[in-house]
Amino acid sequence: MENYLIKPSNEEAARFIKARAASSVLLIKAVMRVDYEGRAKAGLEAGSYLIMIKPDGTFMVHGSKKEKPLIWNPPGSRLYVELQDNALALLSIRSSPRERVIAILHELEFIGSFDVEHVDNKVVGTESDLVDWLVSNPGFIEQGFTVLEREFETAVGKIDILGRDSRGRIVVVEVKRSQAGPDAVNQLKRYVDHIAQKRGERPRGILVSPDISSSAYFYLKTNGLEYIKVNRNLTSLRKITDYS
Amino acid sequence: MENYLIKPSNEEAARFIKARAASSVLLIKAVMRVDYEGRAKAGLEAGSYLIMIKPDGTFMVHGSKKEKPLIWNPPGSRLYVELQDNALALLSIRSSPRERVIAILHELEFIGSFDVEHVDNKVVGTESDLVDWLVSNPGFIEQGFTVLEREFETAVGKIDILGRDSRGRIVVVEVKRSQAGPDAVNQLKRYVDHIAQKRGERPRGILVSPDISSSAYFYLKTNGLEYIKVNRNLTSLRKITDYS
DNA sequence: GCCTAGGTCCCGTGC
DNA sequence: GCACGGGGCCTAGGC
Repeated sequence: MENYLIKPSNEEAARFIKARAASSVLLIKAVMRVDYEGRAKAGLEAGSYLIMIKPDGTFMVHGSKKEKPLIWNPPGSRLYVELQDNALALLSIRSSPRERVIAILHELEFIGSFDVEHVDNKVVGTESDLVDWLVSNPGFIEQGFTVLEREFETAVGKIDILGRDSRGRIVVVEVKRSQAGPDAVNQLKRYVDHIAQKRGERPRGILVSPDISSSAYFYLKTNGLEYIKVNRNLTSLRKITDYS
Repeated sequence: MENYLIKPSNEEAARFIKARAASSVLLIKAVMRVDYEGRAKAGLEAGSYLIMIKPDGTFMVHGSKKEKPLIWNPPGSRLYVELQDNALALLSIRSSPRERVIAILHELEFIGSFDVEHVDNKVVGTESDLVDWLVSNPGFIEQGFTVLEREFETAVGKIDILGRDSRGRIVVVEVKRSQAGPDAVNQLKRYVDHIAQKRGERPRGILVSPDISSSAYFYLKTNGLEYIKVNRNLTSLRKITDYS
């Protein structure tokens, strides 16, 4: 059930929030001071902000800019509502790590409770989609390439694709869905070094991505690693095929 | 000026949104379908969601769970409002990279426009704060340690602190504000290898953080790198000093 | 604009 | 619960 309070008293507001926080998304516009303390520390000067509280415990304080909240607590946090002398205090507590957001609301302008869907979103075109496609089309990597393992676990992390080339040499493949930077090359190098040390023979290392920064490419080349550019449209081409 | 529309007609809603999107944060609750296409692709089944649109172009569609919007466009996106036969279409366009979010609103429950602060938040306790502190207290790293450069730029990335130990040996210091994982060790190793190759002499490499995962520690040790644990409260201790 | 790296990252997955 | 790595990452800072 939708419901709205315009310029409610603190008492009304407290009742409303307590009654609805467990089931609805709450939106609160008020003049407030907000403080956060936990892994870091932050605070907002007194002013008008918008609070969004979700039934899963998510607590967010939004300003007029940016996608990220100015201050927040993630899902799983617990909400406490407390009437103070001249204000309404909202306390959000996260237990691990211990973090606390306190909003002291002074002039309540608006509170709304909204019932929205509990969906989990599904995104297409992720790295995992690209790895799927490469596993199904190993010839794309090169003629005669065969997949040995996907998400191969090592002591230094998971290798996207471990395979073998037509000459029988082990190949480590690292996949990125967007432009690869130095970190991606580093990751590949780490896996290659690890396998080399483990097997006593150096495997080939191939980075697959739609693009690579020039310094990352240089770093890759100076380490004897290889690069394969994948069409930026590959995933969407595949998607179209899937939906046909 | 605050303003709210409850169950408005599409025409009313379109006027309201056009008039206020440039200056206020808009909140829209409606039954809608939403589609995203750009770097990836996603869509929401018809249902009730909450849209937040900020004056800077941020466009977010929220469900009842999680901190992140189900679908969004970041700041800088442009908003188009279009009346359709039986619906109100909101189109958010980001130019680079080209991305598009389309929300087709069917049953408008609520629209509110809210004037909130334009603040940029200030957080204390970041990695940069920790680096600051170490630069001011080089003895913490070790007796006789001196700082040569901060944010020292190399071909393979920026070194947090480049210094020299009491025996005159070059030291690469990588700092993490929270638990360090394999990636942090990798980063340090990359810088150390680079300096080694550049100078013909291997520098020491020290990772400074409040904690390190056991596999990362193993990886660090097997590469001849060093670890210094920093008190998790160090930053807040420093902060207290600052505010005294 | 590109590139680099941090983030109170969040988030899912696997142990 | 911890740990690891992806993300439509977002965001800030340099060049």
